[in-house]
Amino acid sequence: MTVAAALTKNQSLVLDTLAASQTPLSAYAILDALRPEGLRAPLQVYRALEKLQERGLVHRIESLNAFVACGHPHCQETEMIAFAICERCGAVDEFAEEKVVEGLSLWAERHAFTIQKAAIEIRGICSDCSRPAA
Amino acid sequence: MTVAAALTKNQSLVLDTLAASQTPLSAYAILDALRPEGLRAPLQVYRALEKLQERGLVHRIESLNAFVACGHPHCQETEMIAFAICERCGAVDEFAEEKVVEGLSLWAERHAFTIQKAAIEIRGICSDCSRPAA
DNA sequence: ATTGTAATGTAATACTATTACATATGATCG
DNA sequence: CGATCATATGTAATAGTATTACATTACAAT
Repeated sequence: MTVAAALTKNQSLVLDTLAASQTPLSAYAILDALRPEGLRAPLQVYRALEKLQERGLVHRIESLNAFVACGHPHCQETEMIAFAICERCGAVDEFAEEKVVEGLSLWAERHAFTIQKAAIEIRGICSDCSRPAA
Repeated sequence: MTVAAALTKNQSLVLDTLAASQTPLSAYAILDALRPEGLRAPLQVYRALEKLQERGLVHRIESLNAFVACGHPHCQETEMIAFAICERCGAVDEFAEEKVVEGLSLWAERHAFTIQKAAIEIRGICSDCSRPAA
């Protein structure tokens, strides 16, 4: 019975940086944020991101070339997570919608396509940003 | 009553290049393919791609940073198109699955999120590539 | 102690996209 | 016709994103 290995120093730094951000961060934005902590090269960030993604602790937003800390604890299990990205404030909302998953799975089944992973990203204006100013 | 303007020279070159390809092409791959025709700078390709995307003649695959010619004639109307990308052969299959659209629309409605566009991309192994060799 | 594996550090380079500025082309209208 | 306006083009420079290659370190398991 093995326990998930602890995060390494760089992995923790990167995850903490993402978790503290209200919006997705690019790898280079993360790097800049962590220069004071001693990080110097893009690869240090990319490597940490890769491990964090493997664990489901971080997601990549394909349409932004950026990364977010996972909001939910269950992302190790559930694949096919979707993201709603606000064009105005940059906030990202992560969600799993059964119907979407079913629809994609159905198509895949019918076409004998084996799904390995998915990127489902909707972009638009979030509720906060479309509300009339207070 | 206006008729859609004809494609310009660069737009035609780019669209033809994409249409002739079995797989998505990066902007720079397109550029390289079109150097013999006189194209020299990335911007020439990016500008053509932009116009072609506006018309729904070309789609961008976010998870590949690459572009494909639209397979269907109806893409001007339908938003929320999905792509199945084979990791083995690189082929891209474009489809619209009602259930997926419904699922995303539903979530958006419930969360007062106004969808402007979507990127729906599944990656895996296509039927051709998972079939036992002939 | 040694060996094997994962993580790290660093430099260089490759790949993707945009900004800024100059020029040309073509339609429209006085 | 010539002035004007919008669109398309050409070119250079630069910004932003990601990977390859190689050297080193840390540490667990024999």
